[in-house]
Amino acid sequence: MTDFPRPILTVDVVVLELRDTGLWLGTIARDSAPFPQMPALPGGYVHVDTDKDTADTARRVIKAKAGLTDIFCEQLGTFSGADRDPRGWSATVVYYALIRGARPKGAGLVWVPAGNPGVLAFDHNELVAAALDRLRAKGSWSNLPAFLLAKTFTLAELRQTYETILGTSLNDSAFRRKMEELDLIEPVIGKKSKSTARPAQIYRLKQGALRAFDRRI
Amino acid sequence: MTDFPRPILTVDVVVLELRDTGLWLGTIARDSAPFPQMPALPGGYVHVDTDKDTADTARRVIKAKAGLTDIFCEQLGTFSGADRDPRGWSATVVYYALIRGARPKGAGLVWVPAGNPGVLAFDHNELVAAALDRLRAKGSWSNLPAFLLAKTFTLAELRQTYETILGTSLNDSAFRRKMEELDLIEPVIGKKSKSTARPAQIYRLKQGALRAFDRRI
DNA sequence: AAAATAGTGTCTGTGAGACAGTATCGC
DNA sequence: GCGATACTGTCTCACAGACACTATTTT
Repeated sequence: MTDFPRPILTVDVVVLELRDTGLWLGTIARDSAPFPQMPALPGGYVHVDTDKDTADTARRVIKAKAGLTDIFCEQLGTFSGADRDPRGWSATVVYYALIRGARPKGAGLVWVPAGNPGVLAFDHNELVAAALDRLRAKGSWSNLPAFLLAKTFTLAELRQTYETILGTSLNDSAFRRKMEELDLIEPVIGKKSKSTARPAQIYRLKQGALRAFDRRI
Repeated sequence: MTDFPRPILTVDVVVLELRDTGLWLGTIARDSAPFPQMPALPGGYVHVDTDKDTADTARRVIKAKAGLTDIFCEQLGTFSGADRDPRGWSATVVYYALIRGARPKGAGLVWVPAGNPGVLAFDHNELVAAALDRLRAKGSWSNLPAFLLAKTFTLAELRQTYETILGTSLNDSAFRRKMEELDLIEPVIGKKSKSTARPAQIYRLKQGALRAFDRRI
């Protein structure tokens, strides 16, 4: 059973938040070796006595290090190898989390631009790049971008979020037609945005869960 | 560093092969506890002294248990928890592998229908279901189905493979147009299939790698 | 009224599906 | 020639992009 030395198993979380200035990444300065003082992804060891699974570990880490609960959090993949951690052969199960709306004040994270986060500890730059790739891919065939917005939003906000993630501009009327057809969102009756011009209808996701769009080859 | 007890870390591989009768799954009978004699996915512990990473572990396992090398193998995800292995809190990094063409004779795998594999050890039924989901999803926006065929194939074979994976029928002329447009395959000049009717042009993938198709929202 | 943003109507080009028609093989 | 499968041409319909137009607010 335990004939083999067990590798280190950790969980790391790529925490992403959308602002007017693009996607931002939540980092935390390491307080001990290896890579002391360097910014790193929030993460930690699995606590086998309290964590139900690695998703549970990810949620615990996000709550402990950023004070955040009830956010979108999905497994990205596992990165492993002899060299990625100087302490020895290690594997880290990576999750990515999306922050809805404004980030909480006083949270213990240092925010850096996700596309240009500077040098991070371990192989964490690679993990962030993989998370952004996943986000872009999934943005084009799911309602994932909606999880970067508050629970309610206008169609313009939703379209701008898709545009930020996909890196392209989308035709407004085609986007409205598509959203209508996909049956993903519903208007919050009577609710309108306040703005300097005509107020916009406010919408919310019909289902809280991530939903993929059908694709044909 | 090692303040926390390390969970068990294993690698399991969902080996899939396409035949006329659909997708088949390669299993292996367990020779020891837990779940002795039960069919299970080929898998094993990470060997930290020889495995470069978990993908390396997966390749080693496939070679050792099925005698197969140089096949498509991609990470599916990591499944973890206190209850999935009676020996204790464990995590398994799951890969799925696609066998090209006819399976090797004498390989040490027992083949069962992938969609109805019977009861497998551990949570392996769940892992297989997740792999089939991934296959279906990825089949609709990548050249993944081609990796279930031999290196060379006819357009009809390729279309039938897509149809098997997607569970739908595809329009023949639209499929040809699409393949032409996607620039994924190239004819092997002068090579024709032999059949009872008009021979078909033989094709191969232009690039050996998995390629995703562009998709707009 | 002007400016600004929200939302609608409609034209058009592209591409997928359908399917008839043509090509090339074995018998 | 006939049957069978491979491949091509073309019609049509659906849908995405473009964009003009209308609607509703603030100043």
